Amino acid sequence: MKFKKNKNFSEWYSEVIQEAELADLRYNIKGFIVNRWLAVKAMKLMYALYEDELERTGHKPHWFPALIPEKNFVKEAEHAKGFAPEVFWVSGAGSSGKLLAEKFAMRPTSETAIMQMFKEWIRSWRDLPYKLYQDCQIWRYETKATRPFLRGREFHWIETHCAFVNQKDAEVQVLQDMKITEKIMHKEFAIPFMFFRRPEWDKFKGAVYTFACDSLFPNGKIVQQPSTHYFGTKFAQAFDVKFIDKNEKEQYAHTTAYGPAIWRMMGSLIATHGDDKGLIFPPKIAPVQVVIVPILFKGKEKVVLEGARELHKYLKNSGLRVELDLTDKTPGNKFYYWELRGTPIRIEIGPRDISSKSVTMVRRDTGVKSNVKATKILEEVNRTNDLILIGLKRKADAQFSQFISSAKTYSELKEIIDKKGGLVRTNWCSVSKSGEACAKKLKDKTTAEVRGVRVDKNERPTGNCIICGKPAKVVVYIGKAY
RNA sequence: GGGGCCAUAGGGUAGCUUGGUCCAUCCUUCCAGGUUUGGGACCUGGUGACCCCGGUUCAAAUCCGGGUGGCCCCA
Repeated sequence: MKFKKNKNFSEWYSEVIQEAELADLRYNIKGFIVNRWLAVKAMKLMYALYEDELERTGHKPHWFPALIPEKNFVKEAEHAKGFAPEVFWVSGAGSSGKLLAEKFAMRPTSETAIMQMFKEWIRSWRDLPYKLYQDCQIWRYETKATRPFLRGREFHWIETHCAFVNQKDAEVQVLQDMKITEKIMHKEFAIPFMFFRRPEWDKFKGAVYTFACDSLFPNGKIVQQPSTHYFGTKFAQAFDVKFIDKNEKEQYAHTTAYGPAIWRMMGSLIATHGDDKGLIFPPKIAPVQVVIVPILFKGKEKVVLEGARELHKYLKNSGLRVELDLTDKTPGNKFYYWELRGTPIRIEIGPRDISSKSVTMVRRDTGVKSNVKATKILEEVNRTNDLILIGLKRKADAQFSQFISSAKTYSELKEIIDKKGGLVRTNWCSVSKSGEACAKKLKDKTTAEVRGVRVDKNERPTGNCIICGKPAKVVVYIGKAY
C-alpha cells in the first residue's frame, strides 16, 4: 500500500480495492465493475446475516423480473418523474435491432414491478401483512462520478416491500426496518450511523416520508446507507392494490419499502475498518477467518507441514473458514498478502511451535502476537474473533461520534464543514417545503446538504434558522455527501 | 450541467514537442529451473504492449478527425 488512509483517503480507497482484488474496474461500460471473489464472498456472508434477520421478522424471499414495462413504471406520477432521468431502457432486440413495441425499464428499484403483483395477491385483510424481500441488482444511469461500492450504474442490494391494512401497522414496519439496520449493520458489520427523517424535498420519490441513515467516511463525508419509506396508499392507489377489511369495506393497502444496499455497505466496511496495511474484515463476514502460514526451514519441512495440515483440518471441521497457505512465497510475503485482504487471524506454525506444542497467533486489527497452546487453539480463535468485533466497533463508534458537531451560526457551520466535515447539528427554519429555499442557499454556498431531523431523539431548536434568521422549528444535521 | 487532462505488456512507466534511430525503455507481476523461508529473499532464462475506426504521409506509438473508456476541477 502506497497511500496512507488518514492522509490520502480517496487514493487509499481506490488502491485497497485494486490491490486486495475486491473489484476490477477495467470492464469497459461506464459505471459497471467486476466484483471479485473476496468482495463477493464477504457480501454473500453479509446478505446471509441480513436475510436471516429479514426472514426472522416475517419477510418472505421473492425474485421479480429485472425489467419493468413502461406503462407500469409511469403509474405513480411522482415516482416516475423522480426516477426518469436515471433509468436504463431496453428498447430494442434481435439481430436486426428492431425496436420493441413497448420499451422496458431496467429496474432502478422495484416498487412498480411489485405493486402489480400485490394487486393480484392481496384481496382480503387476511392476506395482510404481506412482507417480502429480494436480493438483486438494480441499474441507475448515474451522471455523477461513479465509485466502486459507493455509486455505480449497477449495484447489488436487498429491497423489502410490505403491505399492511393501515397506517399504524405500516409505521411499525418502518420502525422495525430501523431496528434491523441497528442489529445487522451496526452490531454485526460495525458500521455506525444515524437515522434521519429526510426533509420534504429529499424524500424517496413517491414516499409520504423517508427515514434514511447516514454513515460517515474517515474523511468526514457522508454516505447514505439503508432508507425506509412509508408510502401511505399512494402506490396502492396507482396500482389498485385493494382488500376487503373486517367490516367488509374496500380499502387501499398501506405500503412500505426498505433498501439495505449490501454493495454500498461493502464500501463503508472497507472505509471504516481498513488501515494502512489494507482491509480488516469483522470476523463473521470475513471470507477467510484464519490463515495458517507454515514456516518451512530446511530439513524441518515435513514435520511442520504435517502439523499445519492437521491444524487446518481441525479448524475447518470446527466450522471456521480457514486457509492453509502452501504457496512457495516467503513467509513475510504471505503475511502482507493476507493482511491486505483483511484476514482477522493469522496462525504461524514453524519448527519452534512444533517442538513446544503451540502456535503463534497474530491479530489483524492490533497486530498483537501471542503464543497459544495446541490444546487451546479453537477456544482462543473464537475468543479473539469476538474481541476483534468488539474492538472494531468501539473504534468505529468513537470515530463516528468525533464527527458529530454543533453550530450556532452560519459561519461556525461553514468552518466545521470545511475543516472537519461530518454531521453538524444546527437550528433550521423548517424541513417542510418552506425550508427548501434555505437548503438551496446552503448548498450553493457550501455544497453541504440538510440531511434531516433525528429519528431516535426529539431535539428542540433554541434559536433562529442559521440561514434566514426566522425562528427555527427544527434541529437538523448538515454535511457533505459523497 | 460546464470546463480541463489522459489512454504504450496484468500494474507502473520511457519514447510523442521536431514522424524514420522503436520487430518500442526500465521497474514490477507472470512462467520455468535452482536456491531460500519466524515480516515484502536471491540467481539464471523466458512470456507479455502502442485503446478502436478513419485520414495525412514513401513512412505514424508520435500529426489530424471521430468513437470508446478513465481521471480531475467547478456547478
